[in-house]
Amino acid sequence: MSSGVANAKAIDSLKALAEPIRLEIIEALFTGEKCVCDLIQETGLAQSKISFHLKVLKEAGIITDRQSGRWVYYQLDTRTLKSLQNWIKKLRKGCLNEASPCE
Amino acid sequence: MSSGVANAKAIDSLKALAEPIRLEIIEALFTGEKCVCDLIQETGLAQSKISFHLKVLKEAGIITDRQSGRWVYYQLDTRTLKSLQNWIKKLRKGCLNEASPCE
DNA sequence: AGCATATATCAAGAATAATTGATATATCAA
DNA sequence: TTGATATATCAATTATTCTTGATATATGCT
Repeated sequence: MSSGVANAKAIDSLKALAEPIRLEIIEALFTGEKCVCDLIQETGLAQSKISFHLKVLKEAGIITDRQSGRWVYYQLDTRTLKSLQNWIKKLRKGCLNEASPCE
Repeated sequence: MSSGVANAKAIDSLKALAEPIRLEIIEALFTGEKCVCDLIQETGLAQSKISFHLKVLKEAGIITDRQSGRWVYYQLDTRTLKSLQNWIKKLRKGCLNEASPCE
C-alpha cells in the first residue's frame, strides 16, 4: 500500500502547478517577494483573480505570505517544489510505497 | 519570456498526475504492462472509468499502449516523468526560461 | 455465421474549478 | 475623522473534468 498522505500532498502541489496563471505568478516571484499589487501590474490580471490563485498556491505550500502594513508580500517556498521533485522521482522509480523502498 | 510550449507539456503531465485513480493506475503499471482487464481486476473500478483515465495518461505521454488481439496493453513511459522531474527542477531553480539558463 | 469478450466512445449528469463584479476589512495618509 | 488604497472574500456564472450507463467496434472462438 502506498502512502495516501504523501500522495495527497503531492496531488495538491501538482494541481497548483498545473495552471498557466499560477506558473506565471511563480515565475514572477523568482526575482524576489512581491505584493499583490506588483503581481497585478506585471500580469495585467484582475485583483480577485490573482488573489484566488495566490490562495491556491499558498494552500499547496508553494508560496508563503507576510503582511506589512497595507501590503501582503508573497514569496516562493522552494522546499515544497523540492519535495515534489523528489516525489516524482520516487514515482518514476516505483519506490513511492514503503513496500519497495528506493535502494 | 518562458517557453510556452514546454510549459504546456508540463501542465499536461501535471494534470494527468494530479488524480488519485491515475496514480493508482501508474503504480499498478510498475509491475509491468497490463491490459485494461487486469487494471479493472486490480482496482475494482468500472471499465469506462479506467479507459477514460488511461486516455488522459496516454495523451500526456505518461503511458503507451499496444494492441494484441482483443487486448490493449498499457505500460509506463518513464521518460515523460523524467522530463517532468527535470522541468520542476528548473522551475524550482528559476531557470525555466532561456533568459536565465541553469548554470 | 453467430456469440462472447475486450475496449473505446458517447451523451447526460454530477462535481469541481475558474472568472467576474461586488462588497467587506484593514491600514495608512491628510 | 475622512478618504484612499491593498487585499480578501463572496455569490453568481461559466468552464472544465469526472462519472455513469449505454452503445459501438473489433477480435477471436465454436
